[in-house]
Amino acid sequence: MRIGDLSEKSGLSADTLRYYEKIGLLPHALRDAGGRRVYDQTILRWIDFLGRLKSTGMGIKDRLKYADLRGKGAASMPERRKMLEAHRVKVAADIARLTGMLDVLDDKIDLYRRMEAGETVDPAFESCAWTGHHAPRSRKDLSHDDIAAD
Amino acid sequence: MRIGDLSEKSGLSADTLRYYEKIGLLPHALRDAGGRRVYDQTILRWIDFLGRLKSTGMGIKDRLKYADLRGKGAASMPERRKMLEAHRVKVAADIARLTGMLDVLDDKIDLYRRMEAGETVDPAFESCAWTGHHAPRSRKDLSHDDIAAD
DNA sequence: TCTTGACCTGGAGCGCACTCCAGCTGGTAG
DNA sequence: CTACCAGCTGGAGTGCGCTCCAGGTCAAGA
Repeated sequence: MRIGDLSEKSGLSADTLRYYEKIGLLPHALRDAGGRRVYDQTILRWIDFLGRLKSTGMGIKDRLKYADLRGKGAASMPERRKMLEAHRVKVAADIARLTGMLDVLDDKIDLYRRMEAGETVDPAFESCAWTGHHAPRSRKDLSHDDIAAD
Repeated sequence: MRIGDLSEKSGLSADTLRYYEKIGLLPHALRDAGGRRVYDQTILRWIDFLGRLKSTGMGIKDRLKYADLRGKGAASMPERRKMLEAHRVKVAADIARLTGMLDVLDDKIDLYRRMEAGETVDPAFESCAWTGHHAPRSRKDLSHDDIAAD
C-alpha cells in the first residue's frame, strides 16, 4: 500500500501522513525501489487509535510521548497504561462537562422558545441575577444563572 | 469592578479580557475618569457562558457570531436559538464519541494489565487483525481491532 | 511630593496542527 | 518516446487563541 491508498483508507491527507511521520507519530515507513513509502495494513489500527486520542482531547505532545513509548516495545507497557488511565480520567471529566452543557443548552433553548412565543419570563430566573458580591459557589449555581437571554 | 477583579472572578487574564473585547466577544466596557474599564457583575454570566461554549468545542467564529447576535437584541433570538440547537447536536455527538473512547480505553488498559501480569493474550484478539482488504465497517468493528498492544 | 501598582495601547510572538507549494524523480500507459 | 501521474523533499504559510512586552498614564498611599 502506498501513501495514496493509506490516505484514502485512513481519511488523512498524504501531507498529514508525511507530517505525522516527520514528527514521530508514525514510524518511518519502508520504501520501495523508487523511494516511495510502502505501508502495511496494520498501520491503520495505529492511525485509528491516534485519531481517537486526538479527537478525545489528547494534545500532540502526549500523543508523541505515547508513540515514542509504543516504539520502545513491551517494556513501556506500564507507562503507556498509566497514560491511558490518566487520559481516561480526562475523558470522563469531559463527558461530565458536556453533559452539563447539554442541560444548559436545553434550558436556554427552551427559554428562547418561550420568549419568541411572547411569554413573560419566569420571575424565578429574572430575580436571581447577580446583584450580590459573592463569587459563584458551584457549577450548579452558575448554570442556574445561565438561564438568561444571552 | 475593574479589569483586575473581573480577571480574578472570571478566571481569564486581563490580557484575555482585553483581547475578547477587541475581537468582539465582549461588549466595549465603560470607562472611568482615568480611562480604565469598569465592569458590571452581569458580565460574568456572559463570560461564563462563552467559556462553556468554548470548552464544549465551539470555535471562535461561531462564538463571535453568537456574540454579535446577542448584541442585536431580542430580534436575533430565533437565530441564536438555532445556533444553540446546532451546538446541542454537536455536543451530543461528542458525548457519544467520548463514551465510545471510554470503552476503548478500558479494554486497552485491561489488556495492558493482563500482559504486564505475563498473561498470554486472548487469541480472539490476536487473530482478528486486519489481514483482509475490507475497510472497517463501523466503530464497533474498529474498537474490537483496537484492542491491541499499541 | 514621590513612588508604587494597576491599567492603558499597539503590536510582536508563540504553540498547535496542519496545509500548501515549488521543483524534482520514477514508473507506467499509449 | 513521451506524457502523465503519483510521490518525493524542504520550507513557507495559515488559522486559532491567546500571551507577552514596551512604553506610557493615572490615582492613591507613605
